[in-house]
Amino acid sequence: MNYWLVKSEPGKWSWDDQVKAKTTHWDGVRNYMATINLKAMRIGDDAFFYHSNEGKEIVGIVEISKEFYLDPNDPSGRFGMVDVTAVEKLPTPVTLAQIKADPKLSEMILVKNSRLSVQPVTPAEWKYITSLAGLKK
DNA sequence: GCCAACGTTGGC
DNA sequence: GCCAACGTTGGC
Repeated sequence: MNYWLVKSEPGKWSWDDQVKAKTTHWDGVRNYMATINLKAMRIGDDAFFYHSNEGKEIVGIVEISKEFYLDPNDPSGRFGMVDVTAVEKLPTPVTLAQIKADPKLSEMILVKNSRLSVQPVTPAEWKYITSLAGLKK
């Protein structure tokens, strides 16, 4: 079981959109590092859904419901997508400011490489963030 | 809206 | 294969 964090600009695709659609393709990733992470995802893995630019906070959790497959619209044949399904909304969103201010989360890729759109989260970080968010697990 | 940081492209 | 130029992302 692995944990991840995926980013979306709410103006383009928000958590509410994800909940309405329930399951969607997580496509449009055109970055090598992010693609490596997409390929490492397995069905049943959980991922934080993060709002970039607006909000700048983790708002919900999605589950990987289909593993990596190639994007037929990508002419290079290099990039692809996974399917994700909305699982639950965080009772209290966890903001970027909060994450940056917390020594326990200072090693997160979100802090160190803010531009990577698909990134791994350690089990310790996952557990800690879900507790900050008010989720009991 | 600006701009720093980063990734990618393409010329050599 | 290197690296300068360019484009994009995302925080502020």
